[in-house]
Amino acid sequence: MTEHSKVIEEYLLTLYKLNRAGEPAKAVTIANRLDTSPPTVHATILRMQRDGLVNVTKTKELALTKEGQSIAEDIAYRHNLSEYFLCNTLGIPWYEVHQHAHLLEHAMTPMVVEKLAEFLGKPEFCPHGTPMPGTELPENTITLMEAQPGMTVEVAMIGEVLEDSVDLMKILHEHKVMPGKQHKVIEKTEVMRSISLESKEGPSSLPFHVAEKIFVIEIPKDKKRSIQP
Amino acid sequence: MTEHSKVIEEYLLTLYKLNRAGEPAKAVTIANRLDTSPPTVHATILRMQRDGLVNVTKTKELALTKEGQSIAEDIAYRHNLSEYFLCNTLGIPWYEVHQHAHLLEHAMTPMVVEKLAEFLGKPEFCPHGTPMPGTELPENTITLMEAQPGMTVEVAMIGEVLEDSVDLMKILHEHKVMPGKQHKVIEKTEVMRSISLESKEGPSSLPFHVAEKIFVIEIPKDKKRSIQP
DNA sequence: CATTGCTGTTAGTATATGCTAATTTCAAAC
DNA sequence: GTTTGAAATTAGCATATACTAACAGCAATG
Repeated sequence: MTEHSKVIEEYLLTLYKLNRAGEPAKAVTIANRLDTSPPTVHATILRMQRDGLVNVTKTKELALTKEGQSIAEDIAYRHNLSEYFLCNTLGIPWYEVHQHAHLLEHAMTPMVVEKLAEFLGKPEFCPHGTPMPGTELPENTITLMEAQPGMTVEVAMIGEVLEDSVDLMKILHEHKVMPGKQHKVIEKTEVMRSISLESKEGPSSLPFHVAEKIFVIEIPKDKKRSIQP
Repeated sequence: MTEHSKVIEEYLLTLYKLNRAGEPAKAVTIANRLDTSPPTVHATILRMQRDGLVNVTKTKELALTKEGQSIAEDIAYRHNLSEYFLCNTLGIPWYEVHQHAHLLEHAMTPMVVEKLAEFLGKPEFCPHGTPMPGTELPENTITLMEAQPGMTVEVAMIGEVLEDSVDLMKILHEHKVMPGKQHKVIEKTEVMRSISLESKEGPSSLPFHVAEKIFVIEIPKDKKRSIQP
């Protein structure tokens, strides 16, 4: 498990996140996510193959090797741990920790990771609700898209793709669409391609493509707001 | 004040430390400190000149420009702040924080620096006693080499060059040669080229080349161990 | 003054990372 | 089945960072 460059770590983490989101891991996707030209991605993936980090299937899907997976989990852990620290210890707003953690995740030695985890009490979720590698979201988690009008749901996780846009995150924050908060689903409008919600803080409306990336848990009527008023 | 690569940041920090230690800043010195070949250093310095970070004098001395100095101070601050955090918050031994901070120093956004400094209470010295840029050691600080037999001294700072050797640092730790600790100077032996000390923890002996890099403050007889028993 | 030796510099390479432009490949759509 | 369009790939290039080998410059030393 040699040390890898920042660039390689980025690619590994991207592949890991695509896997977890159930999205096909192709070279183009990486190119889009990392805002890099396809030829550059191509060349980099060749090096990663050479170094035993990924395999390319006949259908051009990128699959992490055992080693690649292991390193990717490590990076994801460092990322989530950093976010937790920045948010809960330093008090940086949850909607902007991602960008700062993005740098830190590549600069932590194993000892720092260990000691930081201890200091933070071994958290299992980052401030966006993303579980640390090895931890899972509850079984009954659905996306906001799947929630039906009338349901009251508690936000469990803001999908990682959304974290890249601070502007969007800030809006979610303003409407309190954040882990632990409850919202009632009012309606899903096909025409507007958006879902309207209602919470203590007021109404809000989220476009489908955002709702698809927000994970929630249905709260039975009788338990509404018992935990997070 | 554009962002610079890790390599450039390393060079800037090295020049900054050489300046502060009063040592001549030549290309060879960087080559030795960073364990890099002279041609590589040469090429890198050309780029730094091109980018307005250093000037080269007729005597081949490297001088930081205003901008270079400013960035270097920033890096030094991030380094020292990281060390303080790793030592005082995470509990990583003071003698090995340097290597971990070495990575972190290049991965902190201004916001992280600001929030971390607040969280730590704006410390003015790192665990090795190095003052943050803008802070100075007391006027009456001398090197252990300059201390005379019979004097009782309190360690103020372990010179940064020494930090690179964890083995050496560990020995200093075992003999409690660390900031805040008092030692009595027993003798300076020219033949052995070493200085012998005596403290509560027992006797120790330091070679001249190490003693030169340890900064201390003389403690008047009547104040001995009044602060740090 | 000539030699020695450190320092700096040039030449020649190599690798990782990035780009644009052009071409190939292949599956999906007509 | 041929066309079409996205994805992959190749070609050609640029920059930062590294190296070794060879050479130049200059100061200290004999």
